[in-house]
Amino acid sequence: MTQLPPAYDPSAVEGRVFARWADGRYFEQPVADGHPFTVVIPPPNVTGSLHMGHALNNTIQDVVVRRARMTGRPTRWIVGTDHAGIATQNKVEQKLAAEGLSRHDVGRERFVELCWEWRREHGNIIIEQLKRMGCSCDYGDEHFTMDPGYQRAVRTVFVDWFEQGLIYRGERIINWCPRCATALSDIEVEHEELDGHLWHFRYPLKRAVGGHDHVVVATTRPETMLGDTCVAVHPGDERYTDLVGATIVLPLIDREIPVVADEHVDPAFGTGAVKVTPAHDPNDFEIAERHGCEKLNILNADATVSEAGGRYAGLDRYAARERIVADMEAAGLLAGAEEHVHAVGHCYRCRTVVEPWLSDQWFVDMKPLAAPAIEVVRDGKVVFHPRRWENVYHHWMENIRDWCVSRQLWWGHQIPVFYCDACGTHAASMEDITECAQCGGPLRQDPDVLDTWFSSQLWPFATLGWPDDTREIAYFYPTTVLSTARDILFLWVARMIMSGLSFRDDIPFEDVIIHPTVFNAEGRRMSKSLGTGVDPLDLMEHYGADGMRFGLMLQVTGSQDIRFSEEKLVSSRNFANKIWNASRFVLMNVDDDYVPGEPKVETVADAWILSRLAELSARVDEGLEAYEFGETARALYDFFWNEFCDWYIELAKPRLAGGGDVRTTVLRNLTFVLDRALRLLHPMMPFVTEEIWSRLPLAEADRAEALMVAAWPTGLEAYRNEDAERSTARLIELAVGVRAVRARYGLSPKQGLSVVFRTSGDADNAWVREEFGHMQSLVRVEGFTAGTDVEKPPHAAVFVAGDMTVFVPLEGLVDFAAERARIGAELARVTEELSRVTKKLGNEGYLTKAAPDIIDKDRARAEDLSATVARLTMQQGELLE
RNA sequence: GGGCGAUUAGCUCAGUGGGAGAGCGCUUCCUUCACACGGAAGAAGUCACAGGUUCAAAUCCUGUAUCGCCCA
Repeated sequence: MTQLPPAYDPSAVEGRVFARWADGRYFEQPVADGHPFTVVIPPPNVTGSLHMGHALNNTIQDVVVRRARMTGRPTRWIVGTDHAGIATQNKVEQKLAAEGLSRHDVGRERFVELCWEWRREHGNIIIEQLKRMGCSCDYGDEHFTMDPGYQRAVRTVFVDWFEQGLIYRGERIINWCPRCATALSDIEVEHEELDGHLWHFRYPLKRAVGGHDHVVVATTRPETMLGDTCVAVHPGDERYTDLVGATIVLPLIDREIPVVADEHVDPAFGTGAVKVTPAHDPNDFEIAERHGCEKLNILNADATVSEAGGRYAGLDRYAARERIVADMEAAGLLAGAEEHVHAVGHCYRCRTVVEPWLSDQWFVDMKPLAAPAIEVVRDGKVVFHPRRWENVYHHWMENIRDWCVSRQLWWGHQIPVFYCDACGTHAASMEDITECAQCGGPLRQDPDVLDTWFSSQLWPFATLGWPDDTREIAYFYPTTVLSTARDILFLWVARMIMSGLSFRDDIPFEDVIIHPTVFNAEGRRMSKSLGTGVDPLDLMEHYGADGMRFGLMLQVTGSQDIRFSEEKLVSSRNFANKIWNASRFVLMNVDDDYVPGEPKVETVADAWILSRLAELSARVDEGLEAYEFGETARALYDFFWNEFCDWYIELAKPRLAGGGDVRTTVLRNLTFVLDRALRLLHPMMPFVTEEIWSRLPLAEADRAEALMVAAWPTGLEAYRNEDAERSTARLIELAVGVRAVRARYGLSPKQGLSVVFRTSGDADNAWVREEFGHMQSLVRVEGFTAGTDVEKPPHAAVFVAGDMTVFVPLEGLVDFAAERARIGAELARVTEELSRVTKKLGNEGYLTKAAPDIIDKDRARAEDLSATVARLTMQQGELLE
């Protein structure tokens, strides 16, 4: 006899169980034989702590990984963090700011040291939180995108692409975050619709042309006028034909600029004339390139107006905006202002409004890299789940733009390009070099670092030792599954596919799971700064790691977002407790002299539960292979609670009480079903299942060091048994019927009852005799009569179950009027249903075109319904007597 | 402007061609020796709207409305 506490207490179990896994070294997977199953974790930001997105994504990965491990595939889940250039630098700068210092005060070298220090102190938080969740990563093989080996991988990639001409330097409009003081790539900018104004400015012409003495232009960013170097109109726009080639005197700063004709101007927008600010707008930049206009940068790095802005120099961009509007108005040149909603770019790290800014940066030429990456998805070598994300991927890849990879930061992979100021050459190099190969002059390294994503894109192979030709990479690459949130589809997933193909000549992973985004209960994005988030650690505190995991899995459907429901976690915590108590019941019945053994079918209930288990096993396999976590979780829940606990355990109780061989057989069956169910539940609820499983008295063949490394259930298909399923369905129907009678008449569960069955033949009579024992234990009935022509007992409640009528004699207790009314209502319902089916069966189109099995099913249903109608009708009559 | 998703019970959501489901909440009853984080019995829905396809539509198609996300 094993004694378990009467309630599952996760806090008493989780730490101990995790330690047992770690001690057993079950997380580790060296190079082995057989087809490996590899997963790389999307490396969390080293400055981060666990949020709901991580909780969901890592539960998904752990479910997939644990199942793979149990199926016997050599399974490795690679873990680590990325160095998060901007975020880490921000953290360290904040720390310095508290001492009144900037990074420039301490210098680059010291600052990088401080970043490493910061990482040593805080960088491990999220990894520890993954352990708390039970994630079965290989923690002994942790990676960081700034590890020495990883740095070599990044440098190899840069130098290789540089030498292929895929990396180039150029003066372009980039997205500048004035707060982070760095460039951002296009996809690191988040657009948000904001209310603003569209100002109309009157730009005077130097000399009137064709009756015009001015042109009206519209802008949402008035301050950029300081950098205007031309005004463009559409060449076909008849309103302005005369003006092309004319000269405008830019107000406020009196600079003369030309009017040019350019195909890309939309004549329908605004006045059809656009002011062109080449240094502060990507479209304007292109117009200027085409017409050879000057590119005048009028903003400093901190978004104040530069010297080029004349008397506005030094003003913040928004102060300048106000002043310029006021000055234009004062000059009588403000032609109007309208309310205008426009999309404004914000820095994805700090939410500051980014400034399109002309700057010299490093870019990756993406088109050649994208082409093969498009192909592997189109050919189904890489498959997205759900599939619809492939369209999103293709759309982006087919319209891909060059990637700005340089960042004006100090924390990160410094760009390995060395400049010779003496001869004006530059070169990329794997080694740090100090002397120019051309002229022997001194070299200086490019001060910028690479975009963090430039290093993250190498994760699936750099974590396996690349660029060295390791056994690990030969064995574990390509990885099997990547699970991630949709917002890094472009930032990360697409780039991993491109770099994997470029350097390994192979896809980085076969399946990509794009999981739903977790929103809060109000449907708002969870955000720490807005206080709309939920902390997974708090959730685990309240519901246990298993409760949180299972609750999340229940919510994962094909939908693109989840409105987070804490109620699901409540049910899941309760479910963990249910599993605990069902197991507790089984274990407390195991006697000291119990001998484990194979399951054996002795009763219909035995055959039934094994058949249902076979069904569950198939559904879990199908569900997890298709990455359908919600449906799988529901199947597990329903089986365990509604079939195993509600019916099989209840049916087993009297047999256990009997003792002897019967007791042993029942215990073996209970243990067998529990064992297989725990195995199937383990990937989603690893802690409670592991804890219980270690106590199960199993036959030798079923034992293992731990559930985590025990065999995944197979071969249950042989237990399928349709007869047992039908028979048990009928038993359940009868039990529910009798219980309903009890509830209807307010009878105490203790009150003894007898039951009279009016059956339709000998087979049913025999069935009733056979199954009456089961009935007794389920609904506490004492005796029964069964026959085809039994009389309705006086004062009896009655219900109909298919072709059987059941009377429950209730001496003096029955309210006949109520009983008649109830039967009348049921009769109406059944009659209506019957007439629907009958009508359908009379439809010739249906009979000729519907699938035969559907028709058979409907015929059987019609028969069943008409038997029920007949019996209910007879009952109504009998109740009048 | 283009694309994607959602709209089913009071709430959160499953169900993707053939008898409308779950969890929570609600009503009534039960502390019976696994579990009150429990058990039993109930009530509760024009499956957003309008057309269409089909023998048959919550499910497929078209359109509309509302909400959300992404891209430009």
